[in-house]
Amino acid sequence: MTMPVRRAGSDFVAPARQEHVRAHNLGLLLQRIAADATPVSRIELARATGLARPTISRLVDDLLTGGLITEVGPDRSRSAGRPPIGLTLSRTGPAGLGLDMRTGSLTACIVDFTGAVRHLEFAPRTHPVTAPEQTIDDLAAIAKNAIGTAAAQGLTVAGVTLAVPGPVQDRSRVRFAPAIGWRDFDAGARLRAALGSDEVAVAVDNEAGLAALAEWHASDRQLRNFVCLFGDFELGAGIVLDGELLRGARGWSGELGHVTVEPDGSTCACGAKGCLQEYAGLAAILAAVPDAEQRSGALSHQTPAVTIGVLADRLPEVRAALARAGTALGISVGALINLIDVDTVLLDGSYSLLATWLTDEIQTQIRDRVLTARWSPVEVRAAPIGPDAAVIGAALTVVDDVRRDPSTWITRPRS
Amino acid sequence: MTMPVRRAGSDFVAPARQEHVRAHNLGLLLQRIAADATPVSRIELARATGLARPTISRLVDDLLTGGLITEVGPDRSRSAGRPPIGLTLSRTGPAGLGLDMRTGSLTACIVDFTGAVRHLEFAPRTHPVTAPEQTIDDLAAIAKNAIGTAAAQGLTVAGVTLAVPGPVQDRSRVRFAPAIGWRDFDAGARLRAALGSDEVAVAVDNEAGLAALAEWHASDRQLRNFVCLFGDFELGAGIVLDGELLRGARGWSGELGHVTVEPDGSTCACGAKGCLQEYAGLAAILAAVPDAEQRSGALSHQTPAVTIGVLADRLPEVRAALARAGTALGISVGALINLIDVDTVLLDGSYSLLATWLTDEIQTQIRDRVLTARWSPVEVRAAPIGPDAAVIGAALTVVDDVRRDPSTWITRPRS
DNA sequence: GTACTTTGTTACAGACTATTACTAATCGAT
DNA sequence: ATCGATTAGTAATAGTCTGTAACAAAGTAC
Repeated sequence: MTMPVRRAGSDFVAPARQEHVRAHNLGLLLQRIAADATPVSRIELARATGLARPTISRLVDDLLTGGLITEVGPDRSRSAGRPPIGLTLSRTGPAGLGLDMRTGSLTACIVDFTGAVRHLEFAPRTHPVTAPEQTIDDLAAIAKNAIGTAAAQGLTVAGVTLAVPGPVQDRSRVRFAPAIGWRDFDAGARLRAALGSDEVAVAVDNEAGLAALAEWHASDRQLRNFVCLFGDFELGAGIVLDGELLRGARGWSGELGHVTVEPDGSTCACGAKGCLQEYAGLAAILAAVPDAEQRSGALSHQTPAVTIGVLADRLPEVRAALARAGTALGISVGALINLIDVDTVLLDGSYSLLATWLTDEIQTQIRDRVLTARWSPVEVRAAPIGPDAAVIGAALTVVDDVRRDPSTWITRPRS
Repeated sequence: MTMPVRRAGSDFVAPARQEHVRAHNLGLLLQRIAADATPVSRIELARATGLARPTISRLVDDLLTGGLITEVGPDRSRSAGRPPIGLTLSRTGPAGLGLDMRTGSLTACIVDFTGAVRHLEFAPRTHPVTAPEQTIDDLAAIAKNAIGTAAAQGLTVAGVTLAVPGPVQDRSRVRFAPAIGWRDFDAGARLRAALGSDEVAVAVDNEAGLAALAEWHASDRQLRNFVCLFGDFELGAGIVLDGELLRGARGWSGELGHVTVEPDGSTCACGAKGCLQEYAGLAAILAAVPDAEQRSGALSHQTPAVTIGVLADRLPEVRAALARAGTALGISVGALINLIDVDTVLLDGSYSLLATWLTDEIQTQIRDRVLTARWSPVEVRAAPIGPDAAVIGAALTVVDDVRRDPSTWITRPRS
């Protein structure tokens, strides 16, 4: 049994101290309490974790005084003996704030410590998508407002995470986001400066990975190995292996949209030929919608994915474009599964709204092209959350960090 | 700082006890001692790990009595003060035995605790490649002989690992190996039975991952994120992220050979169309060699890769086939890097012998197709070890397991 | 009300590491 | 050659964890 205590991004492996045992066990308990929807008693925790009952009591005391969990009155409906005291995550524990930008709007989301969404807000854009500084400043204004709203509900925001459609370095610098034209922009630094306060931790991350985190929580952490396809005009994949987000060497894994489907296909915005983006990106599918339809009436106020969904029922050329997209997605996701071996594919973001027209084609390609698919089938389905998954996931990262290592949040009083 | 104590393949997260602190620190020390080629003193370990000097002394005592490390006489060439006592890995510590099968031969390899290859043996095949039972029995005979050879050198073999060209379940059952026609055969069980003894741990693993492990050791664990292309008639990829082999949900990641290159390409042995295998597999390249050359003379006794290498200098059609292979490899590896983000590509196995004709094409495709390649270049080069990497890696897994968690090997006497 | 049963806590022992003070072994100047 | 300076390694003891065993608390069943 190993105990790798690593600092991310460094080959420095830290020594273990006794306090790390406690830190680990605190996290273990908290994860366990979070896992069950119903309150858990100390003795159930002891049985589930294998720790001794007195140890559980001591750890639980720390979590209680730290405000991370709450006792719920004794449950009297048992058979004999002293009734157990239930423990649940505290609704007033540290909350997370997620930020997100879409083609038409800026989004903020507040999630409390139980993982429940307490606030979800859409603000219209006042600047073009291609203006990074102004966009971040607007987001910071929304964030400040959201933090106020949270305070009014008795919540303390412990951190802010911004979702971005492209690879992010060191959870701060946006390297390249073709869909919005950002290139090498330190969104984290700008956001930190705009927020002013040093109270909250600021992070920036790829939206697909964040969406995967949200869907993982939505599944009550039952999904352990899956890939989450997220995006609208930029397609990315959030890969979760053994309950852990796969970040890659430098943090920019999951660029599914730029996997080659046809080596000699059309040229993508990234410069390469035949990227998945060119077949399954929202822009590629929209290109099949006749101009007359695009300009006409009520649909133009909907998001592109909804427009496509409505038109697919009516126009065969839209259905054909969706079939092409599905095939291309299937080929690329097949490559991903051959390489990384996950057992579930979630269609998220805009693709969750188009799942009806996509799943069959993707399923077929996977069945044909994945070596191991014949004896271990891969499940393909729409993600339960959908387009809001990235903001929610962004907010959840904050909560998740505290849950994984509560010792950083709890400042235990010395006796 | 988290301390994830997990059992692989299960969502059970174990509680931490004090003994795990020691186990972790023992591993930490051993890794540190292994990292430096020159002997390390206790005080250097203290500085490097951050542990207190007395703690180091106690841990080192355990490693010494466990026979994992050795003291080398004081180094007198220092300036002032008591000279430090050097510590190195013990050459007589637990050794590993690797087994491997190739088209023409069966291979065994013994590696001592320092990672040095002490024995490498090639035996001709006496049965067709497609006969799993006989092949395993032959390998067991070779293994027994090798264990004897090791004993004669004063080495104790702690475990045996068999390298297999295909996905392996639970480190024992071969699910599907197209190149040799094996399907759903529990090689681990057969090998355990044939070896008789319960003394040695038996494991079966994918050859590409094992090769990656060997190359990782050969780089003195300097490579932290890379992919290792390995194979001859079956191509696989061993993916290492942050110094850890990526195994995937069920253990069968890295099936690069069956990633789609041309959606409508020729049909592969696996049933799919346009697999990389069909362009870059050794069989595909060999198909370009004229029949006359294949039958003629001295070359036929060489391995296929050597044959191709020799003919490439003479025949343009062979060079063309290699160029095609390189392009296809570049496209597939590009997909891998877009998805997983590694910074180095090693051409191993047969491909290490053909690197001269492949690297440029692969490099070009990666530069064109990987989104992040423009600001963070990917290195492509021949792997230092080559075709023997899988057997050596197989033997190294045994040593590596003990090195990562020496506490299981050391049975510390109670005071 | 008494016995029984189950939950949670207190008191003390065992297993670690850190701190502090010590011993060991060498160099260099006198 | 001897004494100090310097560096390496080791006891002795304290602090921080968890585990074990005994105990207190709070119910049900009769």
